[in-house]
Amino acid sequence: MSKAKRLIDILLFVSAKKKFTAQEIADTFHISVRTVHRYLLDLSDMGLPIYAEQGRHGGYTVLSNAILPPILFTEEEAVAIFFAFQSLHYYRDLPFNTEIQSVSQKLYESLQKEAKKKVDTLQSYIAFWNPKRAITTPLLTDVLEAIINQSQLHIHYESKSGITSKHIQPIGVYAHDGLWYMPALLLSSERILLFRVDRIKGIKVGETNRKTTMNLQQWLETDYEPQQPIRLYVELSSEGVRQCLSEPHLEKAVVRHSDGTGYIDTIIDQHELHFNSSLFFRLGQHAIVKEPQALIQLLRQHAHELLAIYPEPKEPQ
Amino acid sequence: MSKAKRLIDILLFVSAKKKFTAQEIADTFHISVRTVHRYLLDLSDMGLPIYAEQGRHGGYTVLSNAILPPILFTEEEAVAIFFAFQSLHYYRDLPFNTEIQSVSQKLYESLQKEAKKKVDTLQSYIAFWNPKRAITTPLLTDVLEAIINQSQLHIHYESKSGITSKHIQPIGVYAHDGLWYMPALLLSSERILLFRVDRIKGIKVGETNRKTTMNLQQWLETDYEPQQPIRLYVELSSEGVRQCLSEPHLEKAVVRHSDGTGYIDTIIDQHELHFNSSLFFRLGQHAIVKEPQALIQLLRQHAHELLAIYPEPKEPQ
DNA sequence: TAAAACATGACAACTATTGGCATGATTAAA
DNA sequence: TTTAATCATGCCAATAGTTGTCATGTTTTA
Repeated sequence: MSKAKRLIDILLFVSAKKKFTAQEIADTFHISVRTVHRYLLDLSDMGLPIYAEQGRHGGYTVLSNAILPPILFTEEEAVAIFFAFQSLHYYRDLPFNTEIQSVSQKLYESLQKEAKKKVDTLQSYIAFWNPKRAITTPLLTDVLEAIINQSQLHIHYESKSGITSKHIQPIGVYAHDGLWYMPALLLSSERILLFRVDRIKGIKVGETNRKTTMNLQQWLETDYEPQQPIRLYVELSSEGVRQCLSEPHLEKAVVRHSDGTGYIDTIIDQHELHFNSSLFFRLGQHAIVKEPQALIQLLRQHAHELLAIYPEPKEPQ
Repeated sequence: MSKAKRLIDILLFVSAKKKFTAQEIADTFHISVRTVHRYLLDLSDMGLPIYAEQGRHGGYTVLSNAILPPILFTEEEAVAIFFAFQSLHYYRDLPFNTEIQSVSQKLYESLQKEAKKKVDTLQSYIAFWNPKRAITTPLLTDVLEAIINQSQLHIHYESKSGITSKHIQPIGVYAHDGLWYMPALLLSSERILLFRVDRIKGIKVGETNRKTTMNLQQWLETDYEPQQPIRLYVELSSEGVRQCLSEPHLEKAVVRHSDGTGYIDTIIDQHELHFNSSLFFRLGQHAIVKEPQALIQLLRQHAHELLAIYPEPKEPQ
């Protein structure tokens, strides 16, 4: 076997083992101890952070984490990695920050001048924006770790009714619009609730109970069966069509006439009425709600409420 | 110099040069032609996609793109790359798809069993969700490319008033909430407009005119000077505080009293009034607008409009 | 003090690499 | 058709690099 191959084998072996003596390596690879010393010197020269302790019970220790065998990337692949990193830019409190730094550095250094420029351009002209809120999520890393380990959690959670304690089994965690959400099984009641990770004020890791509920993908893709289904029928002007197509929860239900106008005809849950009323208030005459009556009444009621809050000025302007 | 180092040097040289003869390499690296043949055989064995054309004017050709020198990653760094890739999952029409595939494969294969499991878990339990709209952005890759090359563009753009042609200098492109936006300098009027990339129906690349306007970061970070500034003053219940803190454009202006209630006191642009009215409609009595009168009037007017659209039923229910 | 480890040097035996030369095959231009 | 330029491969001697053994240190701990 060539020296290079054997060096890599030893590199992988020692980086996995972290602590070892020269004799062990010699036995494992059937080479002499003298050669092991020479090899370790080579690896050290190649940048492996390794140090030796002298004396009885001494030995070598590798400082870095497990190392992968050398990988050849094309320039385009490197650029793709930078592109992906760019998408994390507008998040706060993410894990892997140091790793992303070190990967970026390693890649950038080995790029040629032209490709470096390409990466620079990409970073200046492409962004994955999300609201860079003042809100921090200091416990995000802990939550992620717990989820990867499938641990149960005891959390202190801030909700409308103040801070409460909950014992949960997280289903996963996802980012949306700059905030992190965690659907989790409430162990006291076997119901699934959605938590905002930034509102978790304290966390205690419990046992790793591989209670298989659903996974995150399933949860996200669930089309919730409306528990109190109700028909939503709305006539839209062409502007109404345009706007409703930009509403994720409605876009699938929009039907377009050839003249640009259209309508919505779908089944929603009673609970969503309130949320929708806000949209149709904004759209005004661009969206005429025909059904359900409850929604119409909600709009009307809201309108009355507003008029009560903001009464007509006594003297006309 | 060791053989390994020289092989890497040659690897980089030939992958950059793409087409070359053995003699060239021999001259460049001061080695014999015979050795060059042997080296190229080695590289070919190592997976470099290289082929030779026989005969006069023959030579070697490297098929792949430029290749980076072998890089050593730690396991954690590999996981970080997967984490970053995960963030692209809920986008459509992204560039670099093939590269992301190939990088993932290379990395995954070289991971050890335990780390593979970690990556699997990460992919099942962590998501960067955004509305996976039915909307496609087929021209995204072209737009990105044009932007990286700093090209001017002629586009066909679909707006409220139908499809129009525009000659623009893009400033950059960013994703927000699952859609891609492109601020660009309108060359006919020197104004900056914001385009939605999915509404671009056609594209023609113009000259590469490095007309330095602002870059994307600057554009995104610009706090627009309100052109028609107007004071916004709103009293909030504690629920109102909670909700307004989740509104990116207002959160910075929310002031909280010790009892949980609070208020907003800031300067906004006249143009944002309409947008805000939707929010304050929704909040109802949780947010009492005190200023400006224009907003109050807008809310009232909207309320009247709604009542006109949805008249009281003749017979009380 | 002895044992267990790393560190380093010298040297001979061994192995791999290299360059030179020869031979062949393929291709395109003269 | 011939010739020149190119890749492909084999052989071999010269050179360079690697390895194992032995020797000699040093450091640390039981």
